[in-house]
Amino acid sequence: MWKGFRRTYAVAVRSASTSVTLADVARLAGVSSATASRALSDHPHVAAATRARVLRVADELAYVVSPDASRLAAGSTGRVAVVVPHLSRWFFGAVLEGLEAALREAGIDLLLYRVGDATQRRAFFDRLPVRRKVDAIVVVGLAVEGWERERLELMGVDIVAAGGQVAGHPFVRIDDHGAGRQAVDHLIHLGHRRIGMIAAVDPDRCGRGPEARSAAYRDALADAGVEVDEELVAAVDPGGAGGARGMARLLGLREPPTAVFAHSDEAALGAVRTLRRAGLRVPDDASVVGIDDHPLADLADLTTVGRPAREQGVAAGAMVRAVLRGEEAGPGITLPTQLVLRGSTAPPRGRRRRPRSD
Amino acid sequence: MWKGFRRTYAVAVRSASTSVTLADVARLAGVSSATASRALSDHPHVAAATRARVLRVADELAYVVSPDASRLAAGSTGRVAVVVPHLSRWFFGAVLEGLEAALREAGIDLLLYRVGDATQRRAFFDRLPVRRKVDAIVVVGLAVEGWERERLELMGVDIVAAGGQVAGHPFVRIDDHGAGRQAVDHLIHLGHRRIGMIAAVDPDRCGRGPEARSAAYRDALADAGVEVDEELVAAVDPGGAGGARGMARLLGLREPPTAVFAHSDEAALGAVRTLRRAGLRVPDDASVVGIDDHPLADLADLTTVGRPAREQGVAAGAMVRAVLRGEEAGPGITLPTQLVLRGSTAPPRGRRRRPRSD
DNA sequence: ATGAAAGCGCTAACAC
DNA sequence: GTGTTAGCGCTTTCAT
Repeated sequence: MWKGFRRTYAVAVRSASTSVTLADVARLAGVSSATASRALSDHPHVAAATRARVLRVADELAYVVSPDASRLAAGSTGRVAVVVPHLSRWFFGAVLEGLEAALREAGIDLLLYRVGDATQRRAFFDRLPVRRKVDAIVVVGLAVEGWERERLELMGVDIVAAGGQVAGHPFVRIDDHGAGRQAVDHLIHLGHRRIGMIAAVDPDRCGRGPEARSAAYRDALADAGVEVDEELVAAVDPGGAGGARGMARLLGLREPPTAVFAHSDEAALGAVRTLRRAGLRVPDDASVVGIDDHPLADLADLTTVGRPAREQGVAAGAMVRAVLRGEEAGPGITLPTQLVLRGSTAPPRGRRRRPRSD
Repeated sequence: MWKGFRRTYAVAVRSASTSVTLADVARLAGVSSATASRALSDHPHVAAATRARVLRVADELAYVVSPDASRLAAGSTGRVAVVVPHLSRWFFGAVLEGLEAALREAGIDLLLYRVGDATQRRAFFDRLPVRRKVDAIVVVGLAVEGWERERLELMGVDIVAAGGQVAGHPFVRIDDHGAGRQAVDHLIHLGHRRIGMIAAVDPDRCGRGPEARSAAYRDALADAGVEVDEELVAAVDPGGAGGARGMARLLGLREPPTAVFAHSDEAALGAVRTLRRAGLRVPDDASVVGIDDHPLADLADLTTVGRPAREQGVAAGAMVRAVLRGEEAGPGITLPTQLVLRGSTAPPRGRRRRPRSD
């Protein structure tokens, strides 16, 4: 019972066996493995009949190429690495979801790397565990500069940034400044003048995002002729707890704000909790607006500026496919954000047309 | 300029180059590639001095093995596939985070596969895109049975289930029945008798979870001598919107419940929103308890039953490492859940000691 | 303890 | 069009 036979036999028994090789397919189709390879990978110069036969045999045997062997011989891996700071936060999960969908469609596999804290981050760029494993790297929600960027580029593969930036590489992002303006302008239009900001401060993380949002806050106020009172800016950790603490600080002011712009929905939700606990009502006593349009923002009736998450992932996936095809992906694209009006914002007390009945 | 030299030269230039091969290391260390291989993979029968030398050279050249070539020659991939239904929901993200951490520590890479809807799910089990790519598969939050299970097993690799089940394979889970009891018993202890349930119905998804929680509801009521009123059970889509709708249905009853047990925090939050919109106060007019201990549950002051998420991922990761080492992982482990008391539950109106001041 | 050599499964020149 | 032949970079007997 020679080897080939044993294999074929085994195949017949457990039909989707993992160990069918190209050679098996070739032999049963009566062609050389080279031809089989060509037929399977849609090469030109294969007779239609031959191709059909090979395909049929391959199908019967439930043959799948060994990506490893293929890689070894051909060079490309069919894999892309995704580097994310978080997995349990909605935004990153949603980006990942879009990215996965876009890459899956192209038959590309996703290798996941999380770089949560500074230690992991350092370890990642130091050891570069993705070396020799992927065709491209997608960096999500991370600003990569200097040494880190050099290390990344050392791997010699394509790089795409989603919701962050890596100088010199194609990116997908939102206009953080614009998003901030949409939020603050909304409060201003409602008549608010004493507007606080709960700013996320996450060192070495999302890079330009928070800064742009903060700048937007100042610009919006300036355009409205309102002088910025630095007391009204609370810099806190991102996340709900930070938002709650930031709001507490603002409430401690001699003259608290009548409205608050939070850098994220989570922070905004934290702010709302603090307000409630202080016996204040939203939006009657204070308005709150966030950024993200987190799914739970809807449940919390939070006014916010929606930023596309899944879409950023999909766009990044498309970009990856483009660069892998050897196309230039251009500098990058910026996706639009949109104000989502809900029940957490209203005109300030004095300027309200009529008391809310709720 | 022979090939080897060119390579070595290139290496010297860009020191972490991706194209240093074992042969390069071997040559510079003055040994055969066989010995270099042994030294690098900690084999016995290598002289200490030789090993040290090889390691030093490898380090200088920033050599990393080619996982593909290694796989081809040795058989194992150093990769594990993770199959999840969602990425943007907190629970799944958290499990993934734990899993990633546990596997990363062991130098194992994560290949991500999302099977969101029935179509994707069907496609996944039909095409088995992970074939020949991984050493093991971790199925998260999915009940895999019958045909799907057969397909999965066809791949001939280890299988581990986290927050779901695949008959005959090691699992990590929580006691859903117990969690449900903790939630409902809490309401009963507070004095509630007319208790509603907002049950998640997600066909072909998490399998036994919802059923177990529903059973716990009935058992808890039975033990308390309360007859179950089927009107009080609202079966809805999982998620906040479903919860909101479920609560609306319960409020339409002639005699609405004084407390509600929701299968998830998201559904519970939806229920809270409906109550608020109806002008009812939580917990004054109605108590609400969920399951999960979602990060935002804290911000919403929601009483809930915490179920470990990250921990399930870590445990599943440990299990994978064990089975890959060839150890028996046992039938599986069940992680404890815990009641987290917050402000969304209180005794029913009539039985309250004193009116709440808030 | 180390080296030589035979593949692992596939692709890509290069012949025919 | 199709077959032949080299490898891709590594691990692993089998010698020594």
